[in-house]
Amino acid sequence: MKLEQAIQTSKFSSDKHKAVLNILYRAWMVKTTISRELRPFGLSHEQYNVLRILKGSYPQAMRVKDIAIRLIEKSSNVPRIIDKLEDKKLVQRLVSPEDNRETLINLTTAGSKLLEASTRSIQPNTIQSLQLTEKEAAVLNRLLDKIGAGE
Amino acid sequence: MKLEQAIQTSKFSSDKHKAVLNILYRAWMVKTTISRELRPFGLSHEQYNVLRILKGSYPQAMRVKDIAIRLIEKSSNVPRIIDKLEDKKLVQRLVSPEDNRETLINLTTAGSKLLEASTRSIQPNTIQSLQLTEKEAAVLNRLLDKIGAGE
DNA sequence: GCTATATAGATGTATCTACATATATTAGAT
DNA sequence: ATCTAATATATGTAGATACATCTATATAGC
Repeated sequence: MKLEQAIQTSKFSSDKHKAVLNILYRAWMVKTTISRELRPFGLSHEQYNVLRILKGSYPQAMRVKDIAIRLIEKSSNVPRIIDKLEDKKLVQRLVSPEDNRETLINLTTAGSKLLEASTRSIQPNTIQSLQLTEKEAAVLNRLLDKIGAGE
Repeated sequence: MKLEQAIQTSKFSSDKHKAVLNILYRAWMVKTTISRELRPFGLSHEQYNVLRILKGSYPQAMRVKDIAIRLIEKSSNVPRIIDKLEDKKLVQRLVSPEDNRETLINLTTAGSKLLEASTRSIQPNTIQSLQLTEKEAAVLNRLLDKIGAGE
């Protein structure tokens, strides 16, 4: 669906202005799609992302702060996400032997399995539903990477 | 900043996969930038969007449902956003004379002024900071519009 | 060794989001 | 005219977000 239909507007002051709204809209679409897919698994979007990040270093544990910098939404409250995952026995906490301030987090077997199952369910509905060729996706990435060059 | 730096990762299964994360990241950036700019005005991102939508038909009032379809994030709770704006005397509610179920919303003079002031503050930090030419923005919009063709 | 500063993580809180449900009003069917 | 279904908005609630503050531990300077 084109942005114009989605938000019932055709007045944009410029293509740059439209691009800002378009990015916000597509992100919202992707996020809600993923969240709905995750619902049956009892996982929120951010809980799922943390599991994925942990999988990246599995079976090695990760520090909370290293999880935080890998998250897309930097204002996420990682300790609280971990709380939820720990309640569900999907991750384990342990104090770092090197630095007692640090907490190390590791996937449990259950966490690893749930991640796999939920990923299988999400994949077709997000990545693959993008009506783009790999070439187009590459162009899109190049343009998106340019956007924030200022900060 | 490139996505790779932002989330300290370089492993993407494909450009399409990277594109999904990239969109989520850019949207988060834009949203937090705008939210911070709006803070001094006491407006949330969504309150600001509603004011903008109302401005579009000003001085004509709008129905709640017509505001809702113009919002980017469709799960926004419009009546509650209106509550906040009404508390601050930025909008007025009145029952529609044609259909008593409908509520008509209109900007007050204060609302109109605050919108103008806040827009002046936001504009340079969002739209103009996009490091894209209009041509590139047009390409970006074309690709983004293609994405959701499935739904 | 002792105090000041910095860092890691946890916790507190107001607001927002997503979604379910409730209430009021209108339109439609008989 | 009356009952049923649909529509428009409001309200209730669990959980998430953004951000401030607190606690524990570590580092650095003296």
